[in-house]
Amino acid sequence: MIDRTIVPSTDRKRGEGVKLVYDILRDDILDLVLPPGSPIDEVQLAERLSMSRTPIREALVRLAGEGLVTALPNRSTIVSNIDFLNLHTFFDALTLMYRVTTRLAAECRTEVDLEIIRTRQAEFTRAVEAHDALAMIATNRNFHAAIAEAGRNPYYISLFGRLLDEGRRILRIYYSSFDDHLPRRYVIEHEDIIAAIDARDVEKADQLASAHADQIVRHIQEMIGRDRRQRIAL
Amino acid sequence: MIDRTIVPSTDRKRGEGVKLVYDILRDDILDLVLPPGSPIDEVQLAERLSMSRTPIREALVRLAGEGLVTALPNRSTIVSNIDFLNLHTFFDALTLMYRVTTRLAAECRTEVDLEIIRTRQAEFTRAVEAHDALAMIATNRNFHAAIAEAGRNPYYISLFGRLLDEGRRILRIYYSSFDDHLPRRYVIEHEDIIAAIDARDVEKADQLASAHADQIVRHIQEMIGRDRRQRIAL
DNA sequence: TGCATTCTTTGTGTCGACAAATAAAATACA
DNA sequence: TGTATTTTATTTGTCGACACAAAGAATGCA
Repeated sequence: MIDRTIVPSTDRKRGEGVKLVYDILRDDILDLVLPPGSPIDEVQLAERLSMSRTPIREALVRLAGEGLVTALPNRSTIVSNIDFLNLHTFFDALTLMYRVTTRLAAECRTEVDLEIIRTRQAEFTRAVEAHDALAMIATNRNFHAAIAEAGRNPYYISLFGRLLDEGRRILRIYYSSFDDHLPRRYVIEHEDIIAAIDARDVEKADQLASAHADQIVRHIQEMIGRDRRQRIAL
Repeated sequence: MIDRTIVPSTDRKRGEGVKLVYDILRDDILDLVLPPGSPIDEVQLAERLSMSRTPIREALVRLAGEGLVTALPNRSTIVSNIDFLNLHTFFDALTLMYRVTTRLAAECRTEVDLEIIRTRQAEFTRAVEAHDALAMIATNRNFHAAIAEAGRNPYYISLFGRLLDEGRRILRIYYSSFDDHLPRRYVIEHEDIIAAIDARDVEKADQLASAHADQIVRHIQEMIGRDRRQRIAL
């Protein structure tokens, strides 16, 4: 395993310890450096980061709240499994959040929002051109998160964030199978979505987000299973 | 303040302490026994429940993850405020979750699910007949949570639960203004929703849930402000 | 009297240590 | 030899204590 979590220098400011552990664990979980089912040893982590178990436990509790780890009582907490049997619930929720957040963005976006969204899209495009699958996954996530932010509904932002994270884990499993033409299609679809948001065309934004979601879901399902999403006629 | 959190007997089983604190705080927050902005003193709580600060901190971290409390760095954590300025985001998400969960319930419900839903509805009816506003708020929440459970989408269940909790706090503020005819209307609307779920009529369930949500939102807005929800044409 | 500075108080953030619980290893028994 | 029981080991859950940070009180100075 890549040991990019070497003991960082001592003397940390009060309150930064938790965030440090949280960020490290979160990244390792989402990048599958810590694959689902991996046990997380508190003492070991504490030693590696040269801190006590208290801040580590707090980070673990927070991660458990987001569903990224599962705490087994009196036994080591493990990285949460990906529930492949119920992936349709994930696809269903993801599609709905794609649509709702894009709609809201078309409704409320400011010029500043648009600028941020375009920046994220530029980063995504760069990752596609560089054929960097991992960067593509991460920048794609940030692009849609930025759209959600423009929609300004904290409930959707939070759920969508969780779903995008889970998607990052799932995509990470199949990142090697990313071929060229699909990502390029995504770039174009992103541009269309931006245009609809810019034009404040809510229905068009909805329709594009819906198609984009279908695209992604189909993409993932090509690699795994059958589409069992709820079909909502809009 | 009502001191219903008197020191419960000592010798607790290992691991039950956190759940105890969590449940007490959660209930007190949702019932507004602890109003928004109330500081939560860890030491004081620890003494009252005769336990150390560690399990209390864990409970607070979990509550913070759900947005029920806000942790101010190096200062006492406080009960989260209700964002009245952005209530429309709450109404928007609540309406969407009403619809989506009811749709899914109509699609996937088993006989056991229906039985549980009917039990919750009976409890709600009883609360209405007893003119017990607090019980009405709680049982109404449980009724809709049961429908979400029948839909079996963990993402919706979790977001909806959060929204219903927040709704419980908001309703609690105005519980004195609950008159007789509105709750009775709710009872009937609930019965209709159950019938649609029973008949597996997805579109009907959606339509009824939508109307029910509108009803509740209007009800709350009569007491506060103007409806600014996103209007999604279905 | 008004403002800046120092001191005190209050309460969190972190630590090291102990005890309970579970899993694994070792032992006893049929 | 296979199963049940005891022992050991590992790892969590909880505790009490200390140190740091911020808010408020007290003091000094103009």
